[in-house]
Amino acid sequence: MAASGLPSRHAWSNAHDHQRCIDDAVTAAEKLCHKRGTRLTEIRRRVLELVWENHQPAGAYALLDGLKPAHPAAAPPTIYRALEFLLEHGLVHRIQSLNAFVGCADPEHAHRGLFLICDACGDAVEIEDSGIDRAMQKSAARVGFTLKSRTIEAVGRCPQCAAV
Amino acid sequence: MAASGLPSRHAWSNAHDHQRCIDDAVTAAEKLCHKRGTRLTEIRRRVLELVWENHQPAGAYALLDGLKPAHPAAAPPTIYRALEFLLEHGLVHRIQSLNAFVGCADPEHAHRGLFLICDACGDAVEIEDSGIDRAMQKSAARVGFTLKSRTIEAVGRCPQCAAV
DNA sequence: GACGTTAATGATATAACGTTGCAATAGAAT
DNA sequence: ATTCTATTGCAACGTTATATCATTAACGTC
Repeated sequence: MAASGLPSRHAWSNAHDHQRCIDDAVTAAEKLCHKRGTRLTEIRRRVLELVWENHQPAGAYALLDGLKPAHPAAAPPTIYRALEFLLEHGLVHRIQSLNAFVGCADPEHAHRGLFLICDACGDAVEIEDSGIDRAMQKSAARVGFTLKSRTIEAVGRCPQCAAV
Repeated sequence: MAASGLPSRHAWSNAHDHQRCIDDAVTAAEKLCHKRGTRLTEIRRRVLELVWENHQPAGAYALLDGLKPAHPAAAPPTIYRALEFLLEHGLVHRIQSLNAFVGCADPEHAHRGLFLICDACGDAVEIEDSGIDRAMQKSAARVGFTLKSRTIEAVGRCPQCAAV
């Protein structure tokens, strides 16, 4: 699969057409919302698009700036409400260590991703690993702790940046 | 070991005398700084004490308030500089999901802790688990990612709070 | 169509978290 | 004593996140 001409940043997991990627995410979100009887409003849809516009986690105020052209009245609560909704439905993930957000490619399934964040290009990629899950479950059980949710984020170097 | 009379909060891992706990941490820190040729200044020592004063992660501004009586001139940079130093030397950990800090009982050794945060009492406990480390290393290697550092934080219910 | 209900948004303010730059000063080294 | 460096004081700023309350949009019901 040839690397397409993405504008100065790369998605190192598997690169396909970017606009299509966004559209797919939005379409999936629409379906999901319909199924759940919630609404993917203008603002929410736009924020979701913005989050997907690159693989680098986007901060709340960057998203706000992106939203303003179409919604001049947008203010901090606007963005936080939209993000709250998207988070609730698993459409985006929050990167705790960056106070930033990325799109989730698989909102229906397992919210137990693990993020690999490249300290060179800033891209964040979500991967799944049931082994880590099991290990954590075990660790927690050993001390009598009941797990509800978890955050796993790693910083390092992605293959592309490591190669340079 | 009988549970001692801690003031309204509990350390659920293993409870021993609290003041002693703080003193031990400070003594260890002094030794470590001497060994490394750095200085555990008044401010840094005091911040370390404050961090250790309870098991609930302390926010930067809470620490600042605690520092002010002894250092009225203390301002945000004061606390962040002290925390930066303490983090650098592994004397405290940062809880990313809370923007808060906890003391590290074992500054010399492995900074690969995993935090279990109780959503009822707020206590955070650090545990070690080489299994999780291995699983992460493996996961990252599979996609060609070079790991540098990581954050693992779980929210759930501690044994004490679960029992109630 | 009028009404009530619920969810979403607009608007303003402010709390909380974190950073930057520079001048002043205290400690250690010679 | 003098110099050097690390640390601190101070002020302003930037970013992230909530609170509050008024207003409007969407939807079902009669």
